[in-house]
Amino acid sequence: MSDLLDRLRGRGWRMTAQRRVVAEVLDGEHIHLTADEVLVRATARLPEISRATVYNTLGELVSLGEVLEVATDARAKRYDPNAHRPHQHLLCSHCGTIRDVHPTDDPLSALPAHERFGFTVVAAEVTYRGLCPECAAGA
Amino acid sequence: MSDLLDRLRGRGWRMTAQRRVVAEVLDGEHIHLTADEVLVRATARLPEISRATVYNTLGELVSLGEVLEVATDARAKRYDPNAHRPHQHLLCSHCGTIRDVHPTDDPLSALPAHERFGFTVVAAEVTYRGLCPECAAGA
DNA sequence: TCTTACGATGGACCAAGTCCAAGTCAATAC
DNA sequence: GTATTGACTTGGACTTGGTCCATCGTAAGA
Repeated sequence: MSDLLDRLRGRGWRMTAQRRVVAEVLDGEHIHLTADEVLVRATARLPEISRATVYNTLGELVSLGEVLEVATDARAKRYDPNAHRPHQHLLCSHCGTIRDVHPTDDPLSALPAHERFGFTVVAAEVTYRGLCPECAAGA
Repeated sequence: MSDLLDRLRGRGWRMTAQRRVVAEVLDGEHIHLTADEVLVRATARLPEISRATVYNTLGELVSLGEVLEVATDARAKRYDPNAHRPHQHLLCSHCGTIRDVHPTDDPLSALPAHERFGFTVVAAEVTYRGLCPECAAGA
């Protein structure tokens, strides 16, 4: 994740303890935290950090393209640090677990021209829904 | 839409003026209203209808499978009455217009077994994003 | 080390949605 | 047609997720 910190500094981002902690909390694979979860984990490392700062920092990371916003339900947005490899999401409808997945085809190619209504289509987001092994086992 | 009303009555739904109005307001193609928009339109026809009733009725229509919830951004949920024909959504990222579209392939088939992490996958939701003709023209 | 503009803070505020006790009424029974 | 009753509706309080803003603090350049 120091890659990320370096990239941010290179872009003229002013480095503060708060921003570092938020970036660190988001490090990893299959991480999809809500803003509130980020706040809890960040507070564990830096007790004085405020909610507004977490929201500000997440918003900046998103507009810098370093983190993706994921809206799987209409509850809290989730933040996905895996922004540099295109991927989709696989969601357990029972427990809410999210995994990053990589489909074989570009989903864009499945939308024929006559179904595009003249739109300039630039992206396709796919959410696969199902049950994770634990929930399927009736756990 | 009287189809819908008949189906609902057939399922033992108690018919009230409020429920009828909500169902009527949702009638049509490419309809994707928020709960609030439904409330506004329903109020125009039946001024005493309450917000709670609109939410209750929408929730019931969803659990009866007559209406779909669409969460394209993390703002208000939208309600899609076109629940009986499988389809996906095409969204203008500038003005928010939504169209129903019908891709050629089942998006589920693009997810190979080794990317399923043992999940029982039952559905795939696709949101295509782009610019509608009006917004692309710089309007 | 000084300066200063950028960032952090927390508390007020907002929007979407849920909950609940009390009142109302559609549908059935008579 | 009337009575009955349990399902439905109401409005207001409450919750959750998020934004805004005036003020204070501090990273980084001079």
